[in-house]
Amino acid sequence: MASGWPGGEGWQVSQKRPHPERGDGSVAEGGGVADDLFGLPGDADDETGGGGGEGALGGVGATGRVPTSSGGGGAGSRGGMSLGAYSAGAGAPAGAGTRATPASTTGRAGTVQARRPAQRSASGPLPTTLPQQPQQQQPQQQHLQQPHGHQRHQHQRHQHQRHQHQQQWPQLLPQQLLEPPPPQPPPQPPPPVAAATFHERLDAEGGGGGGAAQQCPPPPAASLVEAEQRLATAVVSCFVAASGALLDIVEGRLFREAGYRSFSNYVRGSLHLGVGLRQARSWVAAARFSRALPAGVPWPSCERQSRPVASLPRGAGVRAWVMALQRARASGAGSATGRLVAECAREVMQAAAGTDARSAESEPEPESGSGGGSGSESEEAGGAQLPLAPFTLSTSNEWYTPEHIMERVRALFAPGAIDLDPCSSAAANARVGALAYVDREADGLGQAVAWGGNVYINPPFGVRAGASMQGLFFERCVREYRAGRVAQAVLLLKAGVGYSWFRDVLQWPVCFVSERLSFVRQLPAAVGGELRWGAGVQNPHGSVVVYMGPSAGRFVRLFSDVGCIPGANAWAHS
DNA sequence: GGACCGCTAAGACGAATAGT
DNA sequence: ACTATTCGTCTTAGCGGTCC
Repeated sequence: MASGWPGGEGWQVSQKRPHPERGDGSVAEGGGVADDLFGLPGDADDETGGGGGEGALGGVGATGRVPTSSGGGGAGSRGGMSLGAYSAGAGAPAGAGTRATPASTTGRAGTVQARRPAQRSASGPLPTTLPQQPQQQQPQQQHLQQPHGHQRHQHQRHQHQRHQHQQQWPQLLPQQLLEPPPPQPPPQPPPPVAAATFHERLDAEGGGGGGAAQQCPPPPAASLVEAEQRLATAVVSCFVAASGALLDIVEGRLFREAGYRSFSNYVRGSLHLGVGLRQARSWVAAARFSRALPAGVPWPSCERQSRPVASLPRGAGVRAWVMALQRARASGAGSATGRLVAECAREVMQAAAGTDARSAESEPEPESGSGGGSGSESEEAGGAQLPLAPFTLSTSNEWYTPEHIMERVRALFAPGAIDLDPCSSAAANARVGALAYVDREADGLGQAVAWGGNVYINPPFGVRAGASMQGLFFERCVREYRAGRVAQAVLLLKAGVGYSWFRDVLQWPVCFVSERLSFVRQLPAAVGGELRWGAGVQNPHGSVVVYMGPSAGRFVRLFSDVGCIPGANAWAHS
């Protein structure tokens, strides 16, 4: 188990605390270690708040999100909130504080949410434990009706784990998060005795009654110390412990103990978990990212924070995360929102691409072929080298433009030629015939790749740093065209109406291709390696041809028989 | 002080594709 | 067939501003 990871500790604690509230939006603050460890691009002149690295990130921002209480009367919470300490429906007084949400609020969630209430009603109160241990995979009733001696044993174990936890996670205490950078030693958490007293009280009051403890809110905190202790435990234990427990299940293949062959089957078949497959995977990815963080770097405290960086190469993800923390602190926003993290991730990856391309220029010759860029995920987290951002999808995601489209592109550029294809390959360029092309390894989005002349782009699908590759290539093309470096450009994009990046596409002359294009891919060498139409793959997307250049009239003439060109041939009067 | 409104962030999900 | 991964969207909740 990775150092610093509380493992199931927080879980064990949380399961005894049917808190309806949780601290959210906070960042587990690791002090300024991260600031010292990482020199972040673009942040050199940042106002580091005079605090150097020791400052708090602006506080917890404890938004205290309240899990949605099921309108059904407190027996269960909705969706994933029933995980662990999220079993709010049981803890919160009915109708108190939480907005009642009809079980059928979201018909869209039908497949999962429609099944959960039935499961709950059939199996009694919602379990508050994640079956992280084999013996805890039993139904909740058995767990709650364990003999008192067993409970005491568990309680002692909890105490021991809490003690370990406080030693491992001193930086996570909200007291430190909330206070400005103190020169004085951080406030010490309340002694374990206080927490033990609280738990003992819980045990005494609800232990013998099965689920009775979950039906009653915890007794009011007798002191600020006790309240802060509860807050500290809740903040740390909720997301961190839950996601970590899921990761334990994945990496330890613990689901096999319950007879499941895969994690997916396990999640789908374990409705008592209260999480869907999508959520479970997100949390696992988040936990994996967190565990890989260097010591001293605060962990994300919610899935949203880790989502943009969880899929990045390790070093880039860490840099983006730390950058987001710094910016959140500098802006006084307090917590690093998911949006901020996503922005930082994009910046880091763009900077990394540029750095990589420049270094490649200065070096004699990178090893050709096997994608040196994308495979460099083993670099150290704090190292200066960042890997070339890999395309998310594999090389098999190379789909080449149908010839009848290419013919029109060449005619549009005539008497010139296609000067550049910034996302191509040798095989693809055999069809495109661009005078210059940039392959995947060289990365056409990199700053070192100069765009110019007549450009044709058929960007790959997939994402980089949370941003659509289609959108990234389109945005780069717009910049290059407006800067005057690109004379003309034709892009063949997915007709992603509704996508955020697609809104800007509609500002240009476009042709919505009437048919679903059968793209061309290269067959494996075993079957000749030739290019064939379609290869039996149905293109599920519509396509749109975008033109940037002075010859919009010629574009209309050439592409009017291919599809609809709004304003030209697509209106009823035309 | 409460009600109302708009904005923002987060949780959760469906749809889709690629890989195994 | 199953798994892994992505995008974008919907819904909910928190928060701050404004008004009465």
